[in-house]
Amino acid sequence: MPNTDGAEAGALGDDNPSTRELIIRAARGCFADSGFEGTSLNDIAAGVGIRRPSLLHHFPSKDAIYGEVFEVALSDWIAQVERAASGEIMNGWEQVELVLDVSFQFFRHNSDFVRIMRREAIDTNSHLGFDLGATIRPHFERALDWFEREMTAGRFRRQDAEQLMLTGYGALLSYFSDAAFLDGLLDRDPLSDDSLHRLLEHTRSLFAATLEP
Amino acid sequence: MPNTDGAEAGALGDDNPSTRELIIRAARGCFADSGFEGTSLNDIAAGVGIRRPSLLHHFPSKDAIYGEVFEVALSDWIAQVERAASGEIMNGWEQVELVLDVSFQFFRHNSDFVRIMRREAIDTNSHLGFDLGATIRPHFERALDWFEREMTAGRFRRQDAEQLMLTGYGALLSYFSDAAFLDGLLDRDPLSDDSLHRLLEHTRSLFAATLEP
DNA sequence: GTCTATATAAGGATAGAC
DNA sequence: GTCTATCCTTATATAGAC
Repeated sequence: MPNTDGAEAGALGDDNPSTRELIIRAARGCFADSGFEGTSLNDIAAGVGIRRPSLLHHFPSKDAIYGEVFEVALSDWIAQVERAASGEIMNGWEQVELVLDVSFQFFRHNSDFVRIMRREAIDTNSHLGFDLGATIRPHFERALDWFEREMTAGRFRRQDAEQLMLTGYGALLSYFSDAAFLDGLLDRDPLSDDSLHRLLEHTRSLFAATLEP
Repeated sequence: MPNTDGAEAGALGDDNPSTRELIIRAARGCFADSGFEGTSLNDIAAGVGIRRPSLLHHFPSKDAIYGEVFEVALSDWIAQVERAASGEIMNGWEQVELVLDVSFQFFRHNSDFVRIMRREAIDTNSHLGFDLGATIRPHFERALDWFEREMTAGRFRRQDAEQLMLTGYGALLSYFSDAAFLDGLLDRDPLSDDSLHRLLEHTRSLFAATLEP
């Protein structure tokens, strides 16, 4: 007996998205643009093309929609970075470049998530049921241990790797989360191919200058 | 005829603050913690110790309170940085260190403003009547011109100064705006004296390594 | 699964007493 | 200058028809 939905229906990037998936997509844009309190169920419903009460047929509450939006994007991000970081066949610098590239591309193509994550990082009272920093912490510490081993092995110059990671991610996340601000600050489109290439090259050379022995 | 209020009454840091000033202080904390939409007039009024309608005797609307909170802090920041940047008696590197120190200390002691500014930078629809990026732009370009002159004079290595400033400020602003997130991520208090010293030293050495000829 | 209608609460702002 | 009482709007969520 054929299942018209299919087991994978609703996944991100689906070409024949379920209503549930359409809600997630519309909600992601709204939450990124206006934050949790600044987004009403009417806004999301309008983005989907249905009425407000219909949303709550698919999700029990606004919080539930928000939670799903966040968790889907967060697990996507973690999965991609972990995947890039686990192919430890390469030498130290190639590994750094790969993770940097993967993170960069993810942020570029998921800038809505970047802005939502930023809002969560700023808020004192998170709308999620968990501590974002504590969730990322094991991955962060694993990366830290890896840097420590590379430095001990002499493949990297000894550095404050923790601060370097905070600086690198802070700079990248800021660029994408604050793109609207940069659009007013700079005399160029911050999201043009040229600008993004320039950002990636600068970040790469920053890591290189800091780490090369 | 003595004036019990004094011409300067209500200025930030006042020891005998007016109600208007108390409102600004309470509002600044609320807007930083919860954002514009996440803050109700009840929240602010509770912080002052008065009732909601009493707020609107001092300010015409919630937007007016928000605008005043933001403009006071923004002009404070610009004034301090411009003051540090205009004493051009020093050589290039001392100038960079001074502006970096002044910015760092300002962010440290005005982390509420940093979080509000970040929220404004993220939001597509600002609650202010002006473009934050465009407002800062002349100061940003002045700094850029200065870097250009220093590099041309050979006192700095030739660099992508624009990206360097974006990275530096992005990293600093992120650290302070996301302190709550860092508290969960790191195995230490991100706002302890030690942590802040470590951050400043790292940022300083990052600029030094990038700029020294 | 989507709709209209409705319950209920909260928010911003105003009127007017003190 | 602060208060209570009130108006109006918007928001989340539910009930029940189709």
